[in-house]
Amino acid sequence: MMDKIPVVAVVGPTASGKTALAVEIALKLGGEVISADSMQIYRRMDIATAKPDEEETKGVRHHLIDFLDPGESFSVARFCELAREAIADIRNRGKLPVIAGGTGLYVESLLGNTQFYDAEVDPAFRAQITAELEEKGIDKMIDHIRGFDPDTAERLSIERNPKRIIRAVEVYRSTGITPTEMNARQKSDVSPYNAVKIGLTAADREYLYERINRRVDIMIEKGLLAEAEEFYKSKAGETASAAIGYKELLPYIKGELPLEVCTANLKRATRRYAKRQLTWFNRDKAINWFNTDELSFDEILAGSLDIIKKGFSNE
RNA sequence: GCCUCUGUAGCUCAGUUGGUAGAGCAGGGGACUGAAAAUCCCCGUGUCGAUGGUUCGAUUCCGUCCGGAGGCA
Repeated sequence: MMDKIPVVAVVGPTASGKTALAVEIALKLGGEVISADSMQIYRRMDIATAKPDEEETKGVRHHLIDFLDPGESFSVARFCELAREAIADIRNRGKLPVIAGGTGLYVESLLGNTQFYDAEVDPAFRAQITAELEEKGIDKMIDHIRGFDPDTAERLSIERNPKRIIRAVEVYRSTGITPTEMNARQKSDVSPYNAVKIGLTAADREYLYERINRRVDIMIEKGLLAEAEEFYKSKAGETASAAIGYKELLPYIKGELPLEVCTANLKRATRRYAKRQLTWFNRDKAINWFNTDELSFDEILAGSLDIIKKGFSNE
């Protein structure tokens, strides 16, 4: 068996305490944190994305945070490229990479070693297909896909998910290969990493939701509104525009809805997001879960270190 | 004290000319390969306030009681 790079991954829904645990693990084991978060990559969006500050990072170096302008779009493929470089870099300095992330797709693609096809996404081309979808309708587009990839068409006819329909057409037209074919080629059954996964959740969903509600209130106190107004002053790209936190407050900023209604919507959007994250991570049977409402932080840390030790010992 | 209205899903409320009920929101489950904090799919049994009565049968009609809102004294 060839040598694999040991990495730790701390995953879980928003507000579950991933950052604090990842930092402590890094401190104990001499590591550096790599954020796997599709929004913390952006500069300035500090409050909305709950970006860790100096106090929280405790001097532990963080990678892939705060380096991109909100006007720029991002993608899983780019994330993996950058994260692989960061892991190699950390490894070269004799340190342990600790991935902390709530973006399931990013974590899975990185650790699963997805081999992304070398094809950039052209925003103009995508916009063109989007317009085509609007004009022709979902059914016609699915018929079109059936012409070159019946399996994908079958799946999409149940889902009727516009974004995936657009992507399927985009893949075929820009590369000449079908989505089914591309996915097969990108799949990898060997990973260069030996990953130990720690998951944070709560036995009682209510506990998590209350933490989320409280965190939103704190964000408002910290000045989320001002940050949102700033955000809308400059042009944001499609990735950054999807962030939870600004779009929910927009009706208040425009004077269309009272603040309480907007913050209630923001809390709900965050709760639903947390649930989607749990659905994503629950599928991964390799994750070692800890309930934050039943165990103290120290117990979780000790348990994590134990699992990490075991995970790396028989290498 | 009297009168009126009201009590149905976690919340707001429909509804049943008597055959045990359904929407919205909240919530739950799931999917996920280049936008993923995105996008999409599926899910509604609840002592119809309590208790007596009429009835083959009551959440529905009648009585009483309890809770809530309003009005008159």
